[in-house]
Amino acid sequence: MLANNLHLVPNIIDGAVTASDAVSLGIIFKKQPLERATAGQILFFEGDAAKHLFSIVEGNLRICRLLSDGRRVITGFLKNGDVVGVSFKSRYLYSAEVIDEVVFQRMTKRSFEEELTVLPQLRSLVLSRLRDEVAAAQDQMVLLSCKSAEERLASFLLKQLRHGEAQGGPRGMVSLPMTRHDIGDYLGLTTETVSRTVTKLSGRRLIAVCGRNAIQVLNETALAHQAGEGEDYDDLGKAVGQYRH
Amino acid sequence: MLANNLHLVPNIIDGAVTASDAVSLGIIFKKQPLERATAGQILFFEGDAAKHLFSIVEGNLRICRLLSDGRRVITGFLKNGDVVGVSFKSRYLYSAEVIDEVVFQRMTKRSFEEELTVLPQLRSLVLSRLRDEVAAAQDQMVLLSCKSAEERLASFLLKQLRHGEAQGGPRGMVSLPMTRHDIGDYLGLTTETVSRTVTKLSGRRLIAVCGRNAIQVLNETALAHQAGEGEDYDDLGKAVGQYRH
DNA sequence: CGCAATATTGATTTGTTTCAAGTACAGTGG
DNA sequence: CCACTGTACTTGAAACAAATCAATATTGCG
Repeated sequence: MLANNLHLVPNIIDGAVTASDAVSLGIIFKKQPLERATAGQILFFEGDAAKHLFSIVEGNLRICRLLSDGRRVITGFLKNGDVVGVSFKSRYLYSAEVIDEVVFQRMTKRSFEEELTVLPQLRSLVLSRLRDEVAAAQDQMVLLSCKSAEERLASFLLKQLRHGEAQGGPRGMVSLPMTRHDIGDYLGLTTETVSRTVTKLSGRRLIAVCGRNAIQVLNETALAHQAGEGEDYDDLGKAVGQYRH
Repeated sequence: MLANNLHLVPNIIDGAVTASDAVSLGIIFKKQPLERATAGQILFFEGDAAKHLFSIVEGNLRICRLLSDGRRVITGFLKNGDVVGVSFKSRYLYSAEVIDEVVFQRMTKRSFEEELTVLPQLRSLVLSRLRDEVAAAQDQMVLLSCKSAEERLASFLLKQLRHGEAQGGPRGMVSLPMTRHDIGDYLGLTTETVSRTVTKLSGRRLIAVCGRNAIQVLNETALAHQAGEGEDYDDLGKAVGQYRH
């Protein structure tokens, strides 16, 4: 079965462990049957009672939140190896919509919680996973809060690139199964601005467009610079934390 | 994927428990001595090794992330009852700066982790706490991604109002220990825009300014409407999740 | 009181959105 | 195989919200 290519989005922030964490998280689904869903289907709706956790075996989903007037925010994308549901309390925080063709497994929250009481190793995996989610969300808040369109797109492409390469994808190629509109809703931009920004970066030879669903990164260093990846600031003072008496 | 309001703003999403969670979490600090810090001091720096967790007993802090070019994002505010550090892996994700005068307690991550292995109830508190952080971060992403200045400020004031009232503060009054600049960095706006927006809401009699550090909410319903608080969307279809064969 | 920090208000600029065409492309059926 | 159709994407021009630049007002404080 496919369980062996399960692994989680490698999260750079903490060095270490994340990728292997995910393998482990996916593993608790191993007895579950594979299910399928096609483009446009919705695994679960924001606000519904959160009965299940899902493990994505293949394909891509978008994670959406809607405002009452129809505005949509995409708070993330899911792909093979990702597990979704660990962060839900009694209700789903967002909807999960299928982008292409998805193969997935599910398990009830109930049995997940049983596993959790039984397996101590699973507990630390879950903690680690939740901490990664918090960290990733922080990054996204920084992006949405103060980055320009070019910085946002550059950040996004780099993240996708690194994820893809970590998965063993071809070097320098970013796969983009989602539409420009999806990317816009993820980056807090309109479709038009995403399109124009792609054109700009392309004009500066940082990237090259390869059809609708792929972009080649020509100059990763320059792209990283464009993304505003902090060299770093030097700590000019010590934290109160260090002055312990 | 999410980030945080580290403070545990009571999060409405899941009904229940958040405020009391925080109280409970604070309890594990009970043996720790009280420490003090004054305006401008920094409890810990983003990027430093995360050695401690902190429990805020009194006063206010801002939680900041900096970009290399000096742009600042405030991802949350901390106040009495809040515990910060549960979401850190090996490094602090952000800096914590004192706004006014703060009384706090600390405990090493190490001993926190020991407590965690010993106390099963603590484990579910921590999980719950992390899930609230994820939820709060999601909300902030929605705000930053697609709300106008007026909606952002209205959302912020409402959140502060509800938190304050839940803490037993005076009805209708929002306390704002932070500067307009802080509010701007939290909402992804400039100082000037925050100021102008306050003036606008004030002109429409939704709020009344009471000195620098307080605002009275005159019409909570209208303010909630201005905040874009979703009436609700009706689920027009069932999730794939429901169609299980 | 008088200074420095914070906040407000005004005028102008700018990046992004909005509105409006127009183009490329995948899928369908003839 | 190709024309037809609908969707996604790109590009341009105009409108707009918020940022920026600049000045003034208010507040807290030594």
